[in-house]
Amino acid sequence: MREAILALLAKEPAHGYDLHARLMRALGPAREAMNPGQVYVTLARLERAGLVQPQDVKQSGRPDKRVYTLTPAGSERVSQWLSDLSWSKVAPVEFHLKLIAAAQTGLADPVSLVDAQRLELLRRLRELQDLARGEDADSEGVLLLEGAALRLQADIRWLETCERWLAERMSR
Amino acid sequence: MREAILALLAKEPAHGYDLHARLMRALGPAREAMNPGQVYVTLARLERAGLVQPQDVKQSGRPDKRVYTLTPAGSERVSQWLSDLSWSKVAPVEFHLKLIAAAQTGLADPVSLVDAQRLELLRRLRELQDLARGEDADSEGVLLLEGAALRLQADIRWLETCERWLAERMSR
DNA sequence: ACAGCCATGTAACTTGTTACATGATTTT
DNA sequence: AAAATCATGTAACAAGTTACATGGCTGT
Repeated sequence: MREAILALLAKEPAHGYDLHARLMRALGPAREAMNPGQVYVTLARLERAGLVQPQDVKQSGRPDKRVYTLTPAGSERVSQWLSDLSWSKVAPVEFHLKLIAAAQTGLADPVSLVDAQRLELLRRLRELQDLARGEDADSEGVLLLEGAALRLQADIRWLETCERWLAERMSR
Repeated sequence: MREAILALLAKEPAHGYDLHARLMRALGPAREAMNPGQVYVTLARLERAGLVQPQDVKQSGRPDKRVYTLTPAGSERVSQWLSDLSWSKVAPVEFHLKLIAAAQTGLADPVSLVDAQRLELLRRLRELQDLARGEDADSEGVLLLEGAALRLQADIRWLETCERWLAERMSR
């Protein structure tokens, strides 16, 4: 969120309402319910950190708005962010823990667990593909959707690995 | 973290130090630096939430320990967690935002961005494969490593999609 | 008159994260 | 005598999340 807002402000100064709308667009159909309040929370925190500066702008015919601009420190932060090669953790840790817990406690059947999860991921994949069909073929949204779809496919293949792993483990 | 600890306690009661050690093992080589302090923070919060119950155990020859057991509410929570099919967000949102920011602001060259990132992900993939070679072939760790590797490969393929997308966009 | 968009926020809570503090016992 | 292992925590801050509150203007 922090970075997303700084990135949008790097293009041009903007106020909260506008940022919220643009974020929804930038995240395309992948946007999970975004609470508008959070934009303002984040802006206030960025201001406290000295990365953005607000300026009240009077408007006639509509409510006044508060336009935020990047400070030099803010621009610096954006540049750093762009050159940062870190990549969010990619291991499917949570399901892995579930699988182990199920196998060790008997609270659930691990095979059914994998099975149910695979059906769910296949459902999501279809959902993504439907969304993609509804998008402008060359909007930014499609690119992100493609990234999500590739990951989902990888996860589905991994679930098949999990199944093989369980089968082998049971046969011993 | 919350769920991970509950899951471990579902197998058997344990104290913080032990949970920390087991977590490191369960996460295998994918464990990022885990601060032991966090286990205790989380346990205290779980206790406040009524999901676990501590009991002090005296030991001779070593420090006393505080053994935590799941309460009925805690067991219930674990069962819910196991049957929950949610899957953490899979879209590579952050890089997508970077790409857009770079393309729109000129603060960085988007093509170099993609290129540098791909090299980095390839490096990580090799790293994972090295780790896998060092693991017991049928330990749980290998399974998780495989999941991480599959996702990384998906991301690398996505970066190639990004490159094609940029190329097309520039030719217009 | 009322729905819907424009516009902004706050209070309260949950999590994650880190740095630091403490001390006993066992092995070298 | 020192280092490693066993064992537990706190204080403080950063960040995400949500529910709620406010109000003006525009079009029907």
